[in-house]
Amino acid sequence: MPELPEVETIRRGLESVLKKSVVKNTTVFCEKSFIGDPEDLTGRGIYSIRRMGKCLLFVMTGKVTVMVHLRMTGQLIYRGAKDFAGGHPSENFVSELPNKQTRVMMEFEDGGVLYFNDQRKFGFFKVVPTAELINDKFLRSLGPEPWRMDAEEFFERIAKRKGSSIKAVLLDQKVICGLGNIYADEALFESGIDPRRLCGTITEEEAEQLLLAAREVMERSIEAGGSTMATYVKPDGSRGNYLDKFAQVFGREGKECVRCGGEIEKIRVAGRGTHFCPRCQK
DNA sequence: CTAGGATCCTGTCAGC
DNA sequence: TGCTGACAGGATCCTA
Repeated sequence: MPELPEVETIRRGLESVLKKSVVKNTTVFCEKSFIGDPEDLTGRGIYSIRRMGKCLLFVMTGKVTVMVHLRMTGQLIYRGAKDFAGGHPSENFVSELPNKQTRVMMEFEDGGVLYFNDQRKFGFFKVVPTAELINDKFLRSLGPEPWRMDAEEFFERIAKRKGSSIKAVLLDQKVICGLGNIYADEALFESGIDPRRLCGTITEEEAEQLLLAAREVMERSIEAGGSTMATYVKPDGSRGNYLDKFAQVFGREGKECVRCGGEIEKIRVAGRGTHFCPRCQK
C-alpha cells in the first residue's frame, strides 16, 4: 500500500525522531518478517534514513543497513518523546502496541520504540552489510523515479513494453519507480489516458503528460504529508482519510467525475482494481 | 525476451 | 447468524 509519497513521509518523520538513536534490543515476533540476525543491530546507532523507491534504508553505525519494505500493509509506528506513525492507515496507529499485527519491535537506549506492524506479512526488515547494498537485486532493478528522467527517456522505456497496458507498466518498478495502484490511477486520470491502452499506442506527447502527472500527484501528496497519522485521526476523534481529500478517481467508483460529472468506473486491469473516468480518459 | 496469472498472508466486507 | 468468495495502496515466481 504505501507508495513513494507515503514512504518519503515516513522517511522524513522517522529521521526527525530516530536520528542517532541507539538500538538496545530488537524483538522479532514473526520470523518471516525479519531477514538476518536481529542481534547484529544491538548497540548500533541510526546514522541516516534513506529511501529508494518504496524501500527504506536505515543506515547504521558498524557498516550495517536495515532495508525495510512495507509492501501492501506495512506500518512503522514510533513511540517516544515524540510519536510518529505512517504506512497502511489503520487503528494500529493509535492502539496499544505491540499487538497481534506487530512483527518486529526495536527498542532504543533513549526509551523510544519502533514497531513494524504488517497485517499480511508481505513486508520485511532485512539486515545487509552497507557495502553490499549496491549488489542488492531488488534495489539494482529499480528504474528511475519520475523526477530523475525526462519525457524522452520515459517514452522510450514504455515503448519497449508495447504489448502491455499502460497501467501495468506504470506499476512496474523496473520501468519507473515509486508509483503504486493509487498514484498510477491518479496519474492516468490527470493525463486523460485510458488505463487499458497498450503502450504501443501511447504517443510521445501523451508520455510527457503522463510523466508530468505522475510527478505532480506524488509531489502534491508528499507536500500534504502522505496518508499519515496526523490526518488520519481528527481532533474530534473521528477517522479522516487523507486519501478521501486527495483522490480524484481512486476509491471513487460510482461517484461523479470531478472534471466532467460522469460516473467513475472500477474495472480490473493488470490484475489490479483500476479506477477511471471513461469520458475523460481516452 | 514478453505478458498474464497464481502466489505469499490476514482481515474485512458484500451477498446469500 | 454463519458461511463463502472477492478483494486488498506490492512484488516475485511460474508458465506459455
